[in-house]
Amino acid sequence: MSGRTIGKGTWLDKVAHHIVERERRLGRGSSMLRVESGLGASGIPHIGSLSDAVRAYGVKLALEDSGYGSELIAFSDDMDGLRKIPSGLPKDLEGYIGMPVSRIPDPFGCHGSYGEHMSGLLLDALDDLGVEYRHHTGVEAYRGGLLVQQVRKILGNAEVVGRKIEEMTGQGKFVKVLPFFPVCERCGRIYTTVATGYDPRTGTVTYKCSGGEIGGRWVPGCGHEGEVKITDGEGKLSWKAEFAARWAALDIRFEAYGKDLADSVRVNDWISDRVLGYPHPYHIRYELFLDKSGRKISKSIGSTLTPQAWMRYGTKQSLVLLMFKRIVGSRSVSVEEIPKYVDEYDRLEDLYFGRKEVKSREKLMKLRGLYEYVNFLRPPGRPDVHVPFRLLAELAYVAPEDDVVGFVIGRLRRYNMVKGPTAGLVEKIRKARSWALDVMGRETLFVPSRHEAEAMLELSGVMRSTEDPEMIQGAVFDIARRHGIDPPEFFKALYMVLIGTDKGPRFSSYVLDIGREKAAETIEMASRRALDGGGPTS
RNA sequence: GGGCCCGUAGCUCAGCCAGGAUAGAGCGGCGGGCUUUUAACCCGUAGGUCGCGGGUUCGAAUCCCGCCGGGCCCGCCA
Repeated sequence: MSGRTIGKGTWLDKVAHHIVERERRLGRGSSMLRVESGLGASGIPHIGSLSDAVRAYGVKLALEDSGYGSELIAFSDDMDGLRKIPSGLPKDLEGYIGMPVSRIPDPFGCHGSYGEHMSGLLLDALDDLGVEYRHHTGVEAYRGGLLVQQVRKILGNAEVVGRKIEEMTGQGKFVKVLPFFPVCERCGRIYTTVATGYDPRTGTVTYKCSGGEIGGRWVPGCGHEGEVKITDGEGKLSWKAEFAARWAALDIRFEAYGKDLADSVRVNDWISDRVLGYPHPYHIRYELFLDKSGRKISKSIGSTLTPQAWMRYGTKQSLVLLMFKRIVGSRSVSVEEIPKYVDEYDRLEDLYFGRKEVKSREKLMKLRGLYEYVNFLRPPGRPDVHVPFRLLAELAYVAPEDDVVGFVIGRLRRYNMVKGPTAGLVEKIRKARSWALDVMGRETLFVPSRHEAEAMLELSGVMRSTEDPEMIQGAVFDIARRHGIDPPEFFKALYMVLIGTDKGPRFSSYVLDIGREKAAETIEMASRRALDGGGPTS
C-alpha cells in the first residue's frame, strides 16, 4: 500500500529501513551500522566501481538520517593478483602477471605501486565528490592481523568450506586445496601457488608454486615449495571466503554487490553465518553499468567511462544523480548522456525550491529526497541559475578560444536567460566547452560545392571590406541568390565551414565575434579546398 | 546448466522498485509564426494493443504467474 513513506521516500531509505529491521530481528547492537564497499585495484576504475562506493555511502547517509550511527568502509583489494593487462597499459607488465597488485611498480610512476595507483584513482574520485569513508587495504589487513581470527576458522574448517563451495557454485577446486593463496617467496606470484596444508598450532600454511590458470591461460609456477604464517601478510583468502572474513572482522552490516559476484556472495554469506558465526550483512544486488554496446564495462577493457572522464564534462551532482536515481534495472552509460543528467539535476533543484509543480505529493517528496541525497543531505540554500547544458555546449563550441566564458555569458544575457555569471554557471560553461569539443566532436573537414566556394570567396571580400553587421548579413542572401544557391543552403555550408554544424548563431554577429579577418580566412581556405581539390560540383 | 535485465509514439528513452484519474519528454515528421529565415524560440498537429496471455485489485505500463523476442552475468577466475 502507498500509505506510509519511509524516510525521504527513496530506495536508499528503503534499504536503510530493511537493514535496521533486520538488525532488530537479529538482536545485534545498532549504535554503529557499518557499510562496506570493495575497491578493485587491478584495473582502471570505472563508473561502476565508483557507483558501488557512492551507493554504499548513500545507504550510510540514509541510516544516519533515520537516527543510527553509520560509517563507510572502503576496502582496497590490493592483495589481488594481476590477471590481465588492461588495454592501454604497457605490455611490460606481462612479467608481473599473477603478482599482487600492491607489489607491482606503478606503470605511471606516480604511486607506490600499481594497486595504489588504481585504488588511488577511485579514492580521488570519492574525495572529489565529498564522500567520507574509512579506508582499509588488503595489505594492511593481512599484515596487521585484522583477519587472523577469521582466517584461522576458515582454514580450520577448510574441508566443510570446500565442500560447501562445490555444492553451492559447482567450483570443486577448494575440495582439494585450501581457500588461501600464499605469495610465493621465490617468484612473488600469488595465483600460481597451491596451498596444500595448514597447521593450526603454528598458523602455518604450506604451499607449492605449481602454476595456475590466470586470465584464461596457464601460467607456470616456479616450483618453489615453502610455507607462510597467516600473520605474515604473505597470502590472502580466496574471494570465495574473504568477504565473510572481512564482514566478521569489521562488523559490516550492509554491502551491495553487482550481479557478477552473486555466487561469491552466496558462499560468503554461508561461511559468515555458519563458520564464523557472524550473521552476514544485508545485501542488495544491482545490475551492472553497461557501455553503449550493451556490454558490462570492465576494468580490463580500455575506453571505459571513468569517473574522471565524467567529471571532466559533467557536474558532480550529475554523476551522483546517475547513481542514486535508481537501483533497479541495468543502465547503459556514455559521455553522450551527460547533458541529460546535468539538466535533470537542475530540474530536481527547481522542484526542491518550489519553482516547479509535480502532480502527486508523494512523488514530490521522493524527488525532493533524491535531491537531498544527491547533495549528501546538505542541499544548498538557494538554487543556481539553470541553462540547458546543450545550449551551453553549443554556445561554448562557437565561442572564441580566449574568452569562452565571457562570450557565453554575453549571449545568455542577450537571450535574457541569466543576469550574470555564478560560480556554478562558469564551471558548467567550462565543462560544456570540453564536452562540445570532445564529444560533439570536430567532424571531418567539410568541403563546400564549387558554387558555394565561389560564393564564399565573394562573401569573404565583403567581410573584409565592411564591419557593418547588416551589410554582411544582407550580403549572404544577395550573394547566395546571385550564385543560384538557396540562402538557407548557403548558410548551412557557411556554418559547416566555420563551426562544423549546419546551424549556428546569427551569421554576422558571429563573424564579428570571432573577428572578420579570421572568419574570412577560414572561409577562403575552405573555398580553395573545394576549387583546387575538385570537391562536389553541385 | 544457473541467474538477471530489457521490450512504452518513426527514433532515443522517462514513468515501474512504496498501483491511482485523458500514458509523457526530447529528437524527427507535418502545418504555421517570429515582416531575407540561421542560435534560443512560439503555436498547432501527428496518435502508442505500454511485447503476448492470464491473475490480483474498485483501479496495473506499474504487483504476481506463464510465454515470446533481444541482451547480459555466472559456469570450477579472483
